[in-house]
Amino acid sequence: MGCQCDHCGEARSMVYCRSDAAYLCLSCDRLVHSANALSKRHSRTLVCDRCNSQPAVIRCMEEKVSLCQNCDWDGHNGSSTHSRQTLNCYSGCPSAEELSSIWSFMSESISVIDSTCEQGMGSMCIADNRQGPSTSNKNQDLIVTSETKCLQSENNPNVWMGPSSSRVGNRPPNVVQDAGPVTSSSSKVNFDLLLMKICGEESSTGMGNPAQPACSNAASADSLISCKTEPTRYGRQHSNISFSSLTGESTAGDYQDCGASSMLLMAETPWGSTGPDQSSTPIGNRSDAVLRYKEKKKTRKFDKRVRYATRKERADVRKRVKGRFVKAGIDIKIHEDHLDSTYYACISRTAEFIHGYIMCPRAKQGLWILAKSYESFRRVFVGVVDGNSYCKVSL
DNA sequence: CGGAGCGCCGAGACCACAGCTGTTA
DNA sequence: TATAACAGCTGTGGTCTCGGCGCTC
Repeated sequence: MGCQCDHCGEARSMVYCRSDAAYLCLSCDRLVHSANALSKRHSRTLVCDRCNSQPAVIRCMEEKVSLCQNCDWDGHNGSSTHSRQTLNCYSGCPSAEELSSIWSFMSESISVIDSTCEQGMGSMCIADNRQGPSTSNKNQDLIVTSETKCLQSENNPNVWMGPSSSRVGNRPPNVVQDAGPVTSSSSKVNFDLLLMKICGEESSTGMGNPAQPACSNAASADSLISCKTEPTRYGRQHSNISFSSLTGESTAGDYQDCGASSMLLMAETPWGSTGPDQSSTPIGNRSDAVLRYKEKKKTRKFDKRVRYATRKERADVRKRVKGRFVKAGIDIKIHEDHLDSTYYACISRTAEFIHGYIMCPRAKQGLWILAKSYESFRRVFVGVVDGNSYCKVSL
């Protein structure tokens, strides 16, 4: 998985787009994500050169490979002195130069990839020079976010010589491999992924696409609750890895759910504001926060789980009057093809045709209908045939 | 300041019925 | 002991009802 480009199917995939759940070569990446403004927002990252399935977060400058955290750990065993560069995810339609500016090794990679890309857009560097964003609007077209700040050293934010003291013996769980921007709305799904990763449930629920990167924004309330009592195999609790990824979109409701004091949540601190936009109108911010909290609370679904999907399907289509279920109208389907010159009708899904009779197996619904001819059938149900082989009667 | 009236909101009830579960023959 | 038949229970969603709460007069 992840070797061939999902779009052209020919070139080797280099980029993983989480929004599209697609592995793309660089040409197709640019082609696909230049389609419209929405697609430009998709956050992409390089694919691990070793497993070809996880988003790469580290570039080993010595081996010249991009690695996910698992492969980085396996390959370097947490003790390598290889020079490594953290990999940022990006969005927009970066040109080859811009990619090179993001990833210094990219220039050499592009030259290799160019020979394999056969799409109409061809190599990125050619098309980019002509159509790429100008320097004036470069920032609008290219957004680069760093998701691996925890691995960056202070002196050089992009290169670090592992292992750091805090990292030795603390293998980063693979669940922190995230390549996308954090949104609070997706936290539940992310938590499911998190659980699958932890418990080793690979695709038992259909969501276990191993290629789907788990998300670091598992710092949602759900994940926090779960992580309280579930230490990892490396002796750290998951809350350590995810708590730092709380974003500005998190609202008071999130915190309340995880048991934190609501005093913290309203961004009210007795010693003053902590953020730049809290200095002007703290009361307004509070009311805004309350409004956001209420709005989110209104739209939230409290772990409503449907245990029986079949019952839900039936309930969805069942007739109601003022919200209450009502007895289903007797819909009779007249089969105009006859059997031994006997017309018959089907009543309900469970009806059976037995020796020229229509029989409903349940006694409460039991109806026997016999018509020796279509005319006699119509006499039984006077004026109910609508001419389209369906009729509705009240018995 | 306390009570009445009003609106808003959340919890629970209600409905039919397929399917499950437990009991009995 | 195994099987079939039967009765009772469960759960499903949209709407309504009711009680609690806050606000205004």
